[in-house]
Amino acid sequence: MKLDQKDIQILNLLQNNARLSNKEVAAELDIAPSTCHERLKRLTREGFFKAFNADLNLKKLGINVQVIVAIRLKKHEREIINSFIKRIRTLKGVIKFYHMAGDTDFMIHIGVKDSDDLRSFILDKLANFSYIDHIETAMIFYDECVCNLSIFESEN
Amino acid sequence: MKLDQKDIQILNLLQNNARLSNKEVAAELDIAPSTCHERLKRLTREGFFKAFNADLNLKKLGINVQVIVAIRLKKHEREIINSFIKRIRTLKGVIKFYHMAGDTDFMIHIGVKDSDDLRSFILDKLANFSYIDHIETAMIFYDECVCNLSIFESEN
DNA sequence: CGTGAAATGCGGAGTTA
DNA sequence: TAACTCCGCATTTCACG
Repeated sequence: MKLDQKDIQILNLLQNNARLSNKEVAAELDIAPSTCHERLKRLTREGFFKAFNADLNLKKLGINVQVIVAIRLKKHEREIINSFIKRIRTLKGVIKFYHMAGDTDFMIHIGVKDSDDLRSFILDKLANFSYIDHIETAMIFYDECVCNLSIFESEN
Repeated sequence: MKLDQKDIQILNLLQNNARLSNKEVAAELDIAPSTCHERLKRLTREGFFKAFNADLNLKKLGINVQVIVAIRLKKHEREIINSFIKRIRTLKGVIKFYHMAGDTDFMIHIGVKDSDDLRSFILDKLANFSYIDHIETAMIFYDECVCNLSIFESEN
C-alpha cells in the first residue's frame, strides 16, 4: 500500500499523541474530518499500528527502580527462545524487552518498587529459567521515548 | 493522591489500548460513563499519564533495521550529559533512549532503513559528538512492549 | 440525564489517466 | 469510463457538565 504525505502526517501525529480525536487530527492536517476518518480507518485496517500505549508516570505509581536486565542463554534454539519470551510476558514488572543478536540474547526493561523487589524479580522469577547462562543488571537513571523516525524527515 | 482499584483498572486498560473511548473504558469497569469520565479526567489532571504513544509497524514503513547503540562518554558532568541528551532528541531514527548507571552511559534504540543508514547514523550523526569514548552496536531481532506493571498484580 | 459535539457512513463533485 | 480522493451532509453515538 502506498502512503502519501497526509498518511505520514497522521502516523506522525498519533505516534506522539495517540489519544487525539479524529477531529483534532483532521484540523491539524487541514482536511475534513470525514476524509481523515477514512484514512485513519484504512491505516488501522492495513496494520500500520501495532498498539496504542499510555506511557504512565511510574514514580507516581510507586515504581522507583528501573533497570535493564541483560541475559545470555545457554542455547539458542528457536523453541527455547520462544518459551523464554512467553515467560517474560508473564513476569510482573516487565515494561519492554528486546531479543538481540550478539553476546546478550535479551535485554529486559523492568520497573519495580524497590531493590527488594528487584532482587526477588531476578532471583525468584528470572533465574529459575533453566537455560539462563548469565544475568547482568544495570540501573536506568532516565529513559525517554523519542519516536523520531526517519520517514518523517520531510516535515522539518 | 490515593488510587483505588477502579483507577488502577483505568490505567491498566489505557496502558495497552490508549485509544479506547471513555465509554469503552466505562463498560469494561462496569461503571457509568460519567463516573469513568471524571476519574479519567482526574488521573490526567494529576499527571498519571506521561504520554500516549502509537506503536507503529516499522516494517511497513520501510524501517527494516533496528539496533541498540551502547555509548560510553569520556566525562560524566551533568552539562555534558544534558547536551548529549539534547543531541539524541534531534537525531532522526531514534526511537527510545536510556541513560544508564554503570559501564554504558547511554543505550539508544534506533530504527533505520538499511545498513547504509545505520552506518551513516553512527559515523555521521553520532560519532562527531566530541565526548564519546566508545560505541557498541547490537542488532535487535525483535522487541515488544509488555507493560506488565506490578501494581496491576491483583487483577490476575 | 440532557445538550452539544464528535464519530461514522454515504452520495456526489472534482481530478486524472 | 474507471479509479481516486475529498467534502458536505445526515444519522448515530458519545463526551461532559
